[in-house]
Amino acid sequence: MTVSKSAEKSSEKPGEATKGRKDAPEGLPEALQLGELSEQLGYVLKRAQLKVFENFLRCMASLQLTPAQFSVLLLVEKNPGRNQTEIASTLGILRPNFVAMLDNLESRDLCARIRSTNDRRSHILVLTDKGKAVLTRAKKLVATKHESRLNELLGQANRQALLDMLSKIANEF
Amino acid sequence: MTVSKSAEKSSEKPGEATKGRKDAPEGLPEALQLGELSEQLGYVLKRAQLKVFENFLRCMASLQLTPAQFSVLLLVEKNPGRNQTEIASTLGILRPNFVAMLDNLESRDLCARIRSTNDRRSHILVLTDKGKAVLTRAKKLVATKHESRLNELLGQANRQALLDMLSKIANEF
DNA sequence: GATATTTGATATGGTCAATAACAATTATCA
DNA sequence: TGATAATTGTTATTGACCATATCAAATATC
Repeated sequence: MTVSKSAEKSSEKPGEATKGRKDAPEGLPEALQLGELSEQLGYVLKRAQLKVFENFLRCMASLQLTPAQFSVLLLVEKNPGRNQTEIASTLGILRPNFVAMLDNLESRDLCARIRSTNDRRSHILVLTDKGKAVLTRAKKLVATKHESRLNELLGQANRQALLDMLSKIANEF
Repeated sequence: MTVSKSAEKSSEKPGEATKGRKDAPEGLPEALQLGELSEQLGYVLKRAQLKVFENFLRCMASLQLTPAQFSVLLLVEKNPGRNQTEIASTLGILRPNFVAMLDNLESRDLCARIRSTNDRRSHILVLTDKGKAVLTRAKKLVATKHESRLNELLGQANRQALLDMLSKIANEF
């Protein structure tokens, strides 16, 4: 479906290349017709997702947390004592790609790897005190500046209906 | 929020590293708690989007069309006579990245670049006969195998409500 | 007519997803 | 018990996208 994250700085000047096409009143910047595209689930889903992530990043700018990093912190907090493989696979992250991500979070002292005494192959993941504090602030920012916009936009009831439908798609499609 | 397209081949064996934690009945593969994650808009949105794209690719396997390619064909069909910049920017694709994409579609004889006589800088985009035929088949596949699953899953009314909410997010968030 | 802008294109760098392979450790089981 | 298989974290590497700078040709502007 295509939809990139570009900042859309383009100065919106269509129409020249087809001057006079279909006897247009001349000078009117004819907008493209999306047509069936606006009814395509994937297209609309992708555009919405990009907008949401974009907004998330803005809201979290002060904490420098990406959606992925936020999800890791949330999951580690909710499931203390789990190892890298468990956390990663739950989030759909492949183990190799999770390494650099953890390196980042650990270097910022947000979480820590602890060698398990039960299985010395694995690293138990825990949040540091700073990690807990940052996550607390992050949750507030998300609730206040991010998720709140959904309620403004859709209303509480519709917001929940949307999340339920998306979950259903994510789990059963 | 993280969520990759991995095939999820992992054999689901958590629990060992925290044997005996919280007096578990021993041997039960304790699943991780998603917690607040399942209420995060971005997380659910991303997971749903990945599932939908995945399904789209399966449905279009016989035509070898990606979501992005399908959206280009749809838009070119609906807006014949537009140039690369117009089509690309409408889809949120940056012009440099659109070149290779068009090279691909053109090499498969699905669309063609035509030098505009009005403005010899620009390339007018049109679907070839083969492109039109392929798009027609693609639409049928999408309607039959892809979008239809949404109705099965949500019902017609909810499906439309979902699309409306996603469009609203995409446009107003 | 000189200068600026636009269009398609190339080159390039960054991020993210995916696979293969490896050492250390643990599990399996003959 | 001991040989073999499997698992964990890791590295290396590849490919798909996204983004920026830059360029030549063509056009617009003044």
